[in-house]
Order: sequence, then C-alpha cells, then structure tokens
Amino acid sequence: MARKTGSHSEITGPRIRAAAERLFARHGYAAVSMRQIAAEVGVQAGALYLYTPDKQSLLADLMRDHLDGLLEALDALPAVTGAVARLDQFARFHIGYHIERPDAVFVAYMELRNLESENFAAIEALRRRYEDRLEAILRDGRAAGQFALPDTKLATLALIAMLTGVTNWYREGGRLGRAEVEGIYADMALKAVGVAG
Amino acid sequence: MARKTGSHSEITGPRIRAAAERLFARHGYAAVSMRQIAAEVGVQAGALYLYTPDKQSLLADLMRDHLDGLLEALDALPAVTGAVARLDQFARFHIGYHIERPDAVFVAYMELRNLESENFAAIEALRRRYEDRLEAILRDGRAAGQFALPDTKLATLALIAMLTGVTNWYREGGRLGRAEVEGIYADMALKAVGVAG
DNA sequence: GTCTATACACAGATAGAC
DNA sequence: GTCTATCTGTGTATAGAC
Repeated sequence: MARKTGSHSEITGPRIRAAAERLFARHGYAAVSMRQIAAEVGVQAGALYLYTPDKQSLLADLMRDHLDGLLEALDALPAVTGAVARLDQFARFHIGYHIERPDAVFVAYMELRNLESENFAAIEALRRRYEDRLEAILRDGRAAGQFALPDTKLATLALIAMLTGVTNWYREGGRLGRAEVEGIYADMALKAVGVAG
Repeated sequence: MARKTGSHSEITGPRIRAAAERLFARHGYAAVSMRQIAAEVGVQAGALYLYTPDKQSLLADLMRDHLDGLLEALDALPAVTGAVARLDQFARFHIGYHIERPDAVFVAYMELRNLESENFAAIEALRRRYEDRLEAILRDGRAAGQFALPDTKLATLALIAMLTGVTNWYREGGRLGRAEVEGIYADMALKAVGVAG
C-alpha cells in the first residue's frame, strides 16, 4: 500500500502500453513520437525508457500480447463437434474478439512492415498458428464432404480477410448490434464454403 | 527531340511517383523520407519540389490516381445482364485489378490515416463511389430474389474486404495463376450471397 | 532542371540531479 | 521513478549557384 512519492511503476507500464496502442492505431507507428506517448501518459519522454528498451520493443510487445491473447481465447472456447459448428463458432469468435479490440487489431495488422526482422518472424509465426486453426476446420469439413472448397489455404485467407474487415466499419452503438453482426458474418462464412444457408 | 542538358521533366515526374508508391507501400508513408525517394530516382531531395508542392500532396495524388483508375476501369467493363453475372464480373474485375497493382492498392488502403482532412474527404468519396457500385448489384440481386442477404451494406463491405485480401498473399508466379484465383474468389463471393455454387 | 548548402524543427535515446 | 538537459541524427523544405 504505502509507496514512495512519485512511484507508480505498477500502473505506469500498462498506461504506456495503452497510450502507445491508441496512438499507433490512430496515426501509425512511424508517425508517433516517444514524446507524444509520454505526453498522453503524463510523464517525460525519458521516463518511458524505464519500461521499454526502445520504441521497436514497445510495438513488438503490443503485437505479441494481442496475438497471444487471441490464440489463448480461441483455445478457451468450449469444444463443439462437426466442421459446420466449429466454423460457425470460429467466425463468431473472430468477429467478437476483433470488435472489442479495434486498436490492438489495427496495430497488429497494419504495422507488420515496421517490425525488425526477428520480431517480424515471431509475430508472423503467431499469426500463422491462428490461421492454421481455421484451415484445420476447413480441411476437416472438406474431408467430411460438408464444405465445397477448391483450395483450403486460399479459403482460409479469404475468410480471415472478410471477417477481419469488420473492424473497418463497426462502431459501438451503431445500426447493428454485436450479436447481429456476428450472426451475419458467420452466415456468410458458412455459405462461402458451400454450406447452405 | 533536342532538349537542354539535364532536362528530364517529362520522365522525372512519373519516376518520382513510381518510387514514392513503391517506398510508401513497402515502409509506410511516415517512415519514408523525401531523401529516400530522391535517392531512388537519382536526384537530390530539393529537386522533388519541382514536381510536388510537398510530401502530403505526393501521397494524396497517388491515392486519387489509383481510385480514379479503378472507377474508370470498372465503368469500361462490357455490360452484362443479371445480378449474378454482374457480381461475378465485379469480383473477377476487382481481383484482377488489385493483383496487378499491389503497391498502389496497399498505399490506398493503408495510408488513409496519414491524409490531411481535405484530402481524406476526397479520397473517401471516391472509395465510397466504388463501394456503391457493388452495393447496387447486391440490392438488385436481392430485389430479384437471387441473393439472400440480411444487409446489403454489410455484405458490400464484407465482400470488398474478402476480395481485397488477395493482395496480402498473391504473388506473381505462385502456386495459383491469376485466372484461377479470380475464379475461386468469384465463386466464394457468389456463394456468400446465397447463389448456389 | 538539378545541384549544393543550409535553415529549422524534431526524432530517439542517454546522463545525472532530485 | 521521474525530470531536466542534452547529444546526435535526420526530417521537410527552401535559397541560390550553375
């Protein structure tokens, strides 16, 4: 409880990451300065370096945390049986998870080109793991004769692009509610792979 | 034919735009310096300002030119009858046009947030016009009972996201040829709106 | 039309006082 | 743990020679 005056390490770190995420999403990593991030948090630029070795690590950590959380949440879903039910579940999950974290999603998808090569490789591996979960569903459904797909890899990428696109327009309190949007997207995803609506 | 020594205005302008497009696509607008662009072209940084008033205009012009060309090419397609044929044509066109201009597409989709407000409004209006062409097809198809769609606006955005996603992975000379990819995407687009494959 | 030189602002990052 | 001050590099953009 009792701490020295001016000592806030437990909350300043998360606040720095939150501010960086918001600013990176809004203006882009390269366009945001460490001074801007510090100003958002209410500290001086030099203080940031107590929490991150450099700007690049700040970006890479945000992206890794996002993708780690995404995979963890996917794995925590209740088990369902059958490729159709699994794809429906995946689509709804993807929409819901992305709708709730527009900034994190935006950064993770837009700032790949600003990662240095080791960070890029690590982040790409995580993304690939996530895509592989969807592709496994599509492969199983095709093997079971439930999906009509010329190419599972292409379908995987097409579906992910379609679903992730929700972040381009969805706004809290808009014309369509979250559950409604999840349902419509899941329906389109199922139809796209040949499941009759 | 005969020109003064060192005078290259007719080709330097396009070369500057081409270099800027390539660099912006690769590294992002904010991460690319005027000096880098000049170096690509083989001139000094100061010389760029004979062709563009500033860096922002260079970006806005690239994006406007891309979207103008996209709309013009769409309008130049041969007329086809029926919503199914029109959607098939639109999907193939979108894939083909985007596959051929990965850099221009990337810049037009990723650098919106780096546009100043007047430029942003102009570019957004062009993008909206393009989306409206697709939405008109979906509305007509739904009215004719050919498409099953809960919401044409949402479906428009979902389809465009799916189709545009091709630029994230398609590479010339890869496993799948261009016509093949166009066909698979068009098929998924039609199925997604409820047309039986 | 292009170059060299430069003005001026701001970037990322570090040192040392408190 | 944070601040002030500062180092060093680089950014956009312009002026003036050729």
